[in-house]
Amino acid sequence: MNTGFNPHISVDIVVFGFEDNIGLKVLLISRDKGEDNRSDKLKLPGSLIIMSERLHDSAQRVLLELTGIKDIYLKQFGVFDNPGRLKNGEDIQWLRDTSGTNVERVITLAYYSLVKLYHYSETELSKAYNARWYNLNDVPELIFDHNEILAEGLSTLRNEFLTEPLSFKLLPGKFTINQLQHISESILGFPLDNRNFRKRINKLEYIIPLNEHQKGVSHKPARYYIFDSKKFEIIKKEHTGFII
Amino acid sequence: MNTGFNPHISVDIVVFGFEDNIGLKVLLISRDKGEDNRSDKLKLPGSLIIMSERLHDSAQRVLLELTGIKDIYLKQFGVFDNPGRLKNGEDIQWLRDTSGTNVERVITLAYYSLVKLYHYSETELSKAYNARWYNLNDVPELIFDHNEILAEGLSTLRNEFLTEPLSFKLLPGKFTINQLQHISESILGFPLDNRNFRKRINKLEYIIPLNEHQKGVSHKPARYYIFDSKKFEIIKKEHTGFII
DNA sequence: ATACTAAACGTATTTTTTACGTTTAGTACG
DNA sequence: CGTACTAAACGTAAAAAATACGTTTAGTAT
Repeated sequence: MNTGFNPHISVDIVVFGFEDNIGLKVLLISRDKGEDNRSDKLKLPGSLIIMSERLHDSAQRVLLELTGIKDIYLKQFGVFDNPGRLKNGEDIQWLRDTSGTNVERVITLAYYSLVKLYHYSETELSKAYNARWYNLNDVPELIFDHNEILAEGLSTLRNEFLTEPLSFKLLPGKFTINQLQHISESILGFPLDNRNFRKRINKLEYIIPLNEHQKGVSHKPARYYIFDSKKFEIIKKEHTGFII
Repeated sequence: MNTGFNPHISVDIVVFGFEDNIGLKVLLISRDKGEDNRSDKLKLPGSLIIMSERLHDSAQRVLLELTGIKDIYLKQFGVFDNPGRLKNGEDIQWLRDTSGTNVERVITLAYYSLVKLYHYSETELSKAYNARWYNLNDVPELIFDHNEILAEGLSTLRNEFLTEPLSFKLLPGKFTINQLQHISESILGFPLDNRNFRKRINKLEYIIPLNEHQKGVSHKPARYYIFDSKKFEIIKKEHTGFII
């Protein structure tokens, strides 16, 4: 069994987090190790896969190494296979150097990931690669086709958000209805009516109100809710949508 | 530029067709060339990619070579990467022999495809590989993990069918409302009320009634309709669904 | 005690979805 | 030529879901 890198296949991960009152954030790392090398080009977390490694494991490995993030939601959403995608000569040379592999053409399997951002404050993220959270509007030019991958990841997130209960992967276990609304708004990109939103949520049997409220806030304290994933799965099986 | 096969990456395609009064069919080929070698194992159309080839092009190439099918709808839906997926020793040997490549681990990019079946009657399909349409219920054991790929392709089709106008890729340009309903039913797997179905369809501005009817049928002749894809795209942009 | 803040709530209207049975336009055949 | 047959075409009432919209409440701060 060969344990070197596979010179043809990589994974890249678009890691999303959500910060209340700010919105969606994405995790980027510096291409090069080094203390404050902030002039370095930025990239998505990713790596060539190891020869016998599964793609999902490879993505987990990368996230663990580069960010300490473990056991998180990962969804494969695309393949980027343009033979010219490693265009920039300098970028290619970097990849050859860091992988120790004579890379020519690499296809990458793209994943997106949702994490509870408050678990991974910057101080805990790997200093070695200057992993940092960026607002979606503040993302600079990235190496290779990583801007494109990020854009498609966002677009996939927006689509899958419409049919999958993804909010809860970004929120703490206990959350308020307004937090849920803010996530929905920032992913969808338009505002929602609060009264109707509450009604909608209250009808969902898998979002369960607790007898527990915010403390120490200088306004009426909000009730906390939890998401019951088992109930969701059961209910999901009973329904079948139909559009065309 | 290397034009040999990439020993790590392949494509496989689940080609669906629809036959009225029968249902969905899938295109399978014999593993080995040869006249009536019907005892051969069956497989999905697929191939290792050529070194510098794009995945989509590779899928098109395979379909053209094996079936004469050209310029069709192809949607990438998954990656199959289990290092043990080429389990059977005999199957691996076959792959090594036919590709002339010392294959060890291959990940495959899976596509599904929708074709107007009546365009590709069996006589036109490549005899060399015994390409044949199979009812979904009659699919035998296939090589490698191709049964699994087929199952996931079907599941993807069912999901995407709910939000994309896929029926029209399986139907002739001019179709009747009942044909449309039959496709819907056979993909969804449950019956629909004809009156409500008609109402629903008649409300869709991108499904356009013609002043043209069936001829020579021994019952009230049905009106033909066409799908206006441009109108569909315009209307799609104006709407945004929202579920959770 | 008063001011401030975000949370929580209800009703009327419109739109969409569902359930359900009869008539119609043609061909086949005696 | 008329009767039988077949699938196509159609409409209405009831139920459910989605929308629009303004006021009261529970706490903290001063």
